[in-house]
Amino acid sequence: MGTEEIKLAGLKVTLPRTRILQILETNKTRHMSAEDVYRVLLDDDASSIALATVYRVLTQFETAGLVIRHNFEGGQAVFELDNGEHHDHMVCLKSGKIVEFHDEIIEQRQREIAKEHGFELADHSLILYGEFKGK
Amino acid sequence: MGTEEIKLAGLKVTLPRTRILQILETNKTRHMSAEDVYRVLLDDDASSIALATVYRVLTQFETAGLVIRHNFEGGQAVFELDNGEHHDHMVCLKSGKIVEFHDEIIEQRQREIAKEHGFELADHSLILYGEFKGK
DNA sequence: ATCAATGCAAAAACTTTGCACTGAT
DNA sequence: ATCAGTGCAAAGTTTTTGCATTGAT
Repeated sequence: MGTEEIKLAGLKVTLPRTRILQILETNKTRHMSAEDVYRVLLDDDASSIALATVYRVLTQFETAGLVIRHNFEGGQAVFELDNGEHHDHMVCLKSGKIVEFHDEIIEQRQREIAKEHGFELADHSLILYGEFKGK
Repeated sequence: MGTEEIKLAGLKVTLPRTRILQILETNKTRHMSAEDVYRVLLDDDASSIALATVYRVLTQFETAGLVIRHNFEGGQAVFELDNGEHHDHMVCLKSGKIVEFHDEIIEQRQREIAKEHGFELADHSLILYGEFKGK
């Protein structure tokens, strides 16, 4: 389970970290804001973990490469577990539903474009905004 | 000049709006945060236009389709004039330099992917982060 | 004259930080 | 015992809003 990952990240294995990682692993929606995580903590636990701690832990997890932070529209950053498989996102402007996708053609073109501009690509963010229409 | 566009947007032609549009049109860097615009106003003008007004006007311009708001990394939103030609961005993490690009292959793939998911595409955001290397 | 637009200050929303206490090793 | 981790409250940042005044038509 997650305890290992925390240790490998050079962080002490504490209750807040274990719980937050657990929540990220088990929550039905993969993408959660700090507030989302905090709310689950409030509901599930009798324990009291501060919102500030949630932010701190998520930031540490991000630094450690355990989670990825996204800045979608709407102020709040959202976090998701980094499963190692890069992907982009489709965000429904109506429901907030998020679907992940990966397209090698797009990835390839990005690398080419960067190269053409003498740009050393470190990362990228591709988000499609729109609306899921019932099939 | 810009006066027409403001009128067409259904907004009264006022000094703050004229000046802000003018700044967006003439500033050497196309992408400016509200603070950037505000700073130019402070320097150039004896007039005093409030930061709140800059935010209000930029938001109105966005609604009117005159400018586009981007949420790049780093907290502050940046605005650019909408010249009608859609493009994406390369952002240098070192210098902050921004280069625009457009790639029809990527655009096309996005449309296809959206279609495959029953997703009605309204908009998208593609940002490449990295570093420009001397040629 | 009318009603939108603005300045100012206050508030809101999100996130970070200082500090004294707690807890993992 | 030590030093990282945490809770709490306070502060920081960016953006928005309420309200009285100003200004465009």
